[in-house]
Amino acid sequence: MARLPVYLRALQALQDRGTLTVSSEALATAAGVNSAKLRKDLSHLGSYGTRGVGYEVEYLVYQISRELGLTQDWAVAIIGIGNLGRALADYGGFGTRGFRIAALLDADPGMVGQSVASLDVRHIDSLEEVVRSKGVSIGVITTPATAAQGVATRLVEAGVTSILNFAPVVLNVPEGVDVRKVDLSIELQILAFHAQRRADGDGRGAERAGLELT
Amino acid sequence: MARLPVYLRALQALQDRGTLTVSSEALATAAGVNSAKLRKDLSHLGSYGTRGVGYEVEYLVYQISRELGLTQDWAVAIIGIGNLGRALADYGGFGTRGFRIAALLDADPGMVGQSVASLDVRHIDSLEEVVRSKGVSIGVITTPATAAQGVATRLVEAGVTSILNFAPVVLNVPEGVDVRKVDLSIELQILAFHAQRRADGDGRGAERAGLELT
DNA sequence: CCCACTTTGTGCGTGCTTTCACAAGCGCGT
DNA sequence: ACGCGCTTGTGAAAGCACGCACAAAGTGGG
Repeated sequence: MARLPVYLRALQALQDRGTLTVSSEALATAAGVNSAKLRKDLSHLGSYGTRGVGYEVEYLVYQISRELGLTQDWAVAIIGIGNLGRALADYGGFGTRGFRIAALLDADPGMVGQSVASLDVRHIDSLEEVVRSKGVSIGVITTPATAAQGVATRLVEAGVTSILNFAPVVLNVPEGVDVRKVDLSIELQILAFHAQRRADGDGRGAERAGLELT
Repeated sequence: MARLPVYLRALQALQDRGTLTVSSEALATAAGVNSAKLRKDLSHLGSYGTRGVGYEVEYLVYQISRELGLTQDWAVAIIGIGNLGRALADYGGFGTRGFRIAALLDADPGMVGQSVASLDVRHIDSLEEVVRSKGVSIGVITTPATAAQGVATRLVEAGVTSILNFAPVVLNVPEGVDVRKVDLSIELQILAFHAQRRADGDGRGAERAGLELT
């Protein structure tokens, strides 16, 4: 489930605060979901709480980490060291959660050799070699839209089956390859859409429904 | 619907290529969805295509832009000018789509006054004044997790009802305020989860099911 | 004018997700 | 030992999204 990471983060926050057990109700509030849904999610992954008490925080953290595969560490390559790529490379939040930035790649020769977040930027031509030698299993694409599909294809051919795509294009990949997309302007557009709906509802609803009279 | 922006982008790509009409089948492929779903989405927003021909690209672009509220322009404030905030400020893709970065705010006095993407960074204390004077309607939070809730509350009190949150916390906001969350490590965790499931299925499935024999 | 072909719009079945509601289980105080 | 209050786990209902498949509607050629 896509909600497990959210639960995990909420649990880790509780753990930092020294909480030992938590009820589904409290955890659900912290994670922003319905408590029945949370219980079903947890029961579905086989974890057990204790009736009348709740869930043991530490045990649950371990179980979810295990289910998510965070007990192993994943080598991540970032392709496209522009502003966004650099921001991701510098972001410290990955290392603590089982992810290790293993390589930075870029097509610009002027970029190659520079050091970003204590890693040398290497040329995109060495993608296949880097993936092999560093054991990269997740590729993060932060290139311009035009380059993204080419990079994705090369990643897949090099054996990478998990891709996180920040470029604003729909990637075409063979079955069995998992692509997740993060698109900043799409998020803004969805916000604008809802904001407009709210504005329309607040007094101009008739206009949208075609019922304006005056 | 959350898919309209994807359709819009695909349509704009077609428009750039000079295409005049497009069938639901072709557009659906470009957008990576089922053609029936696309037709239902479009019919649901009232747009009309022509049977036997398809949809007129230009008309559809206009209709979707209108539905998404992109015919007006939205003033966006970015709060937290770290690596990510700077990357977003520098990213040019917003202006062309109805969004205008109107203000940059940060709590660090050393940051205030610096110029990023030809905008002066202002101190967070002037948030309320900036929101008012610039007519900010969307707030983007790229602060550390600890500061995010405080910023969100202040944004809401200043009248902002749309928030895009990059900080890894669940924001608590009053009803009527729309929060969207983008969390990079959650995306990676979901990828890792699926990657592990794939790996387990490929030959070690029995282990997970508790059926290991040897 | 008519017919064959193309493409939209949508009714309907299916399966998943969410939520309610409650029985079963656990701890604690007496 | 017993009962009361709290919390989990889950059956069942409701709601929703997806996709098939087909009728309706338009185009173009003969």
